[in-house]
Amino acid sequence: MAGKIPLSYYQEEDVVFLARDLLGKILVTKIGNSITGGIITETEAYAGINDRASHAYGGRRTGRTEVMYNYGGMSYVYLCYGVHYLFNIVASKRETPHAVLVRGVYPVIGWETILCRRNMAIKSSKVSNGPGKLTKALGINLTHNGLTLDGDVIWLEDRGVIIKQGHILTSKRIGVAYAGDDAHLPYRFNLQFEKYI
DNA sequence: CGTACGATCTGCT
DNA sequence: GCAGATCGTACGA
Repeated sequence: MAGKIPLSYYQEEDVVFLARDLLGKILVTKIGNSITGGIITETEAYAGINDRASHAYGGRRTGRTEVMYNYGGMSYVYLCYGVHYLFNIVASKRETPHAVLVRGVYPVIGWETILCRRNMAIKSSKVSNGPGKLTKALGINLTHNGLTLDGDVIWLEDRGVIIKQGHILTSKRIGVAYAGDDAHLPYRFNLQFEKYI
């Protein structure tokens, strides 16, 4: 597959830079015979043991968070609110538990399959514009935790989409009010994408 | 072992 | 705009 992004890309130590750089990349899944993918439109950075919003804050290391301590370029999928799977990309080096939460994509591959998974009839920018929605749209679940993102199940492609800085909206992260001062960090990045379709 | 709660979405009002 | 769904994880006893 042309343009598949190598693992070295994710081993960037500046997870905030990586979160912003991931905008415009294509997230692709192959589940069975179904290939689906979307352009990444929204991300959040989680900066390891010093970030109170991170699952790895304070060096917390459990069965769930263990994969965050692995090398950059692995998937970290977990269940949120008992209902939704959330997809993260592990960043940086081994033992540095940085991660980027992918919060939204816009479908570019496999619209039919995506709409079917989402139980929707017509194309809409809302089909995968949320962290729980995109995992359902792309067929991602807990069995996809701990995969390397240069494999044949989940990978990212760089199709050379150019992102103008003026099209990126930076803001506070969502749903992390418990994180004290860290809740205000400008670690969320939105591609103002729907405006330009 | 028990319990509180969460990096959310949907449907109903 | 808001409440309910729904269950694994984390942590304290």
